[in-house]
Amino acid sequence: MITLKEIAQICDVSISTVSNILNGKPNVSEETRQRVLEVVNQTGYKPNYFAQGIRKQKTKIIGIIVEDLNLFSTTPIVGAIMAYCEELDYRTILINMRLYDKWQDTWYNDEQKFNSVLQPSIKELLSIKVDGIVYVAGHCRVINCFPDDFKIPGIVVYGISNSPKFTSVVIDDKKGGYDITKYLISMGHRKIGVIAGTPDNLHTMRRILGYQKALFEEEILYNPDFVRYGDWMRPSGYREAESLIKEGVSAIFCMNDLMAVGLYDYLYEKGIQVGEDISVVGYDNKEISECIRPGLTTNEIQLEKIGQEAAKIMIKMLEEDYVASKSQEIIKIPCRLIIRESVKKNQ
Amino acid sequence: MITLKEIAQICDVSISTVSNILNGKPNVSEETRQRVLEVVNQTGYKPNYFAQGIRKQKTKIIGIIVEDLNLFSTTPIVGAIMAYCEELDYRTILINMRLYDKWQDTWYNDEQKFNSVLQPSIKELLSIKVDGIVYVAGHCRVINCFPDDFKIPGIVVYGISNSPKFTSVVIDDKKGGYDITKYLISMGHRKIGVIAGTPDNLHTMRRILGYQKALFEEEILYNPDFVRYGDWMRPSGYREAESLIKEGVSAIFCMNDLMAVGLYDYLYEKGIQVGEDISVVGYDNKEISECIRPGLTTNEIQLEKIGQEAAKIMIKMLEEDYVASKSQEIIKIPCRLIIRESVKKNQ
DNA sequence: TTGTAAGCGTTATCAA
DNA sequence: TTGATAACGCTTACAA
Repeated sequence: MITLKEIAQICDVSISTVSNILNGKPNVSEETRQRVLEVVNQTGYKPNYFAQGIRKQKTKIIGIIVEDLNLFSTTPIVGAIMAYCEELDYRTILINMRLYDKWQDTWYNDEQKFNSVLQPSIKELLSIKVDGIVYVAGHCRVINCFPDDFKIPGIVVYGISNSPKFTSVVIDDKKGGYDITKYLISMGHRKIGVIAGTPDNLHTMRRILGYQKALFEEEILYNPDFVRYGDWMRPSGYREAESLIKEGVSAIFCMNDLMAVGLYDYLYEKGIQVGEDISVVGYDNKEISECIRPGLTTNEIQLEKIGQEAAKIMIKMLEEDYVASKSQEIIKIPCRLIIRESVKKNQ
Repeated sequence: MITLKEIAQICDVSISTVSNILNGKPNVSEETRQRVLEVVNQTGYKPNYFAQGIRKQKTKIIGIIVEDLNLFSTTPIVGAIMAYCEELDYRTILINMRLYDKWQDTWYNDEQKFNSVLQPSIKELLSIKVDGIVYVAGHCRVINCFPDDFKIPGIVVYGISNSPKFTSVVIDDKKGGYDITKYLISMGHRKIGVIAGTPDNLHTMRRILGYQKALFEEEILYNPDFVRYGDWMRPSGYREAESLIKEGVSAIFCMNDLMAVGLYDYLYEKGIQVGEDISVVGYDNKEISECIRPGLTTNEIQLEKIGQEAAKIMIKMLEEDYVASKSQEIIKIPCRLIIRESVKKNQ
């Protein structure tokens, strides 16, 4: 790989002159500028960004730490962050902690395990002098990512920073639960069952809150028997189906598409027609939701928007001298209702 | 971020002594070693890998260039590469070219567009002195990635290097087409239709080759009317269904799960029962294949295996002094037949 | 056993 | 308008 030094030799000027030209300094004669730039283009010279980083304080590199790249929610977020950064001429560097890959579900209540991977990752990014760090969680939790005296801008995506010093960008689960329940009510349903996610989960809790709010607005009494807890997996949708249906609900709100598929399984087995005899909605808008029959009405999580918003905020912090102490907001990105054929108008 | 210099100051030794200790050099007294290591641990010192790279020739960093991170095939491959590298104490750096995101399908026959992103990406990785580059394609093509006189090890994954100087790791499409056709034949099918991918595509061509080979072995005449071309998308599965069924086939091999879903759509509409009146197989083993009804028999692409194999070969090249000129192989990773309920025994 | 000094690719300061 | 020189964080001969 060609270096500044070699270019300087070829052009018979000093290294600093080449450096000045490349950095757009004004004090260079037009003639040498042309000569140097030509060689730069011919040789396809690329600066070593990390060598620049050693010298300058700003690197224009943003570190992205993801809990696990192999989650359906992570890649679109990361892709959007990268797209936005590219547009504004920032580079990114990705650290994939692979937490689920390493420990399945056993790490996020285990600060020890968690920090044994997170801390070195942060240190690594700091040591290579990234300008800021975006932390991308795998699911919504309150997360202790960055210390309060963190020197560079940090932001938490798809999770909530336990410290108010850092911005968080999350989906608006409460509104999501509210919207989808309102929709069911608008379709004439008043006995609406829920197959929720795991009980202690933030997504679960907030969506239930939204569900309750919608019921309340319509003066429908909240019946806790209508709410069952699954574990986000398909079998749990199947498992909760029977007893929930016995309650006489006319519609069921599954908190993800996968559990809705499990519910479909049960209903198919019993010959109960989705979208006819009973209505079902999901959450996530995964590919499966439009492939199962009937197409599943669901709430799309706008992952690209989340990522873009995070990148936008990060770069804004970077460009407008960042004040570490300021208290930051929680940005909520709304979900988008995708209407398919799984809900029937109830008379 | 703490540096070698600061550690040296704290311990009141020279920078080189600290460096020697961290690099396991033998010529240090046990006493100072202890003293320094303690400070290193306390401060959580992390070396700047890129500063190391500037100085040393080997960085233990592997560059990964992906055509687009937002493809279902890319993330598992990348995850597996990262996992393997982590195990052997290599770091990775990811460049996401986002080619589909930028240009949809219009880039891969346009060398101009393609190189306008690829070349800078390679240059960037070279400038930061990665030890080797893994190129991860979005679909199987012959790709001109690296120049023949490339100085560091390169490897092409999920695509085939046009130069024999670079190893390629791909799925065994021919065997995949063969295996799944053999399976259908073993289930008593002799008139087997195909909804293929796009005609010029390598996956398509090789799977058809495997299909033909299987037919040939069983002395079944190859009938070109049984082979229809789709575009990998769901509607094309639907579109090709009618005329193909008119040919009187008893089973249909769709070259991906998504087109199989399109075929399911058609069959459902016509009241033809999959797994009863007709048999269907797919390819990819995406999540949808086990969510649609009946569960789709399909060929799993072992993406993690592909990634792991690629990483293994890359690191092997790195550790056993790489000889650039040697001609390299094409490694083929078999697919895995996943049997569900979409194929019926034909009497 | 330890430290000095040079060098990796780059930028910044300052003198010529 | 240009170029020495020092510095960034690190490794490595080589000298002490």
